[in-house]
Amino acid sequence: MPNADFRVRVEKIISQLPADKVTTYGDVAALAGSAYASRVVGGIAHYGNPELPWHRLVNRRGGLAVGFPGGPDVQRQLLLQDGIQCIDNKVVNFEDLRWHPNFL
DNA sequence: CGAGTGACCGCAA
DNA sequence: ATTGCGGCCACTC
Repeated sequence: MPNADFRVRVEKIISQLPADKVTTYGDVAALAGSAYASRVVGGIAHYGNPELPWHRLVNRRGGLAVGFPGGPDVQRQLLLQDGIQCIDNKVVNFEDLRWHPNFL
């Protein structure tokens, strides 16, 4: 029953995400099993465990999530607390800060 | 239980 | 460069 597994995988990946790195919905979705299920990742973020650091998830361009609770400003503040700078709703040095999965 | 929703991604006009 | 559309799949109503 791989239906609920997807959410578990995604949450595990997020929980193992280093504090000083960011990742994309697409990457998480791909690691969880479906490369194009990035929407599901967003959905899980919306309805899933709020304790996980969802603010480290950005879109493919490194931009902040639009539908984030409170708007991109909140996410920018959370990222700043993790030492990640954002300009114009985009992560600075995004390609450099982008998390590289190790457990392939 | 069925249909709709969505914090996205990639490609076609 | 922008706009539009399909697809992915768990979750809510």
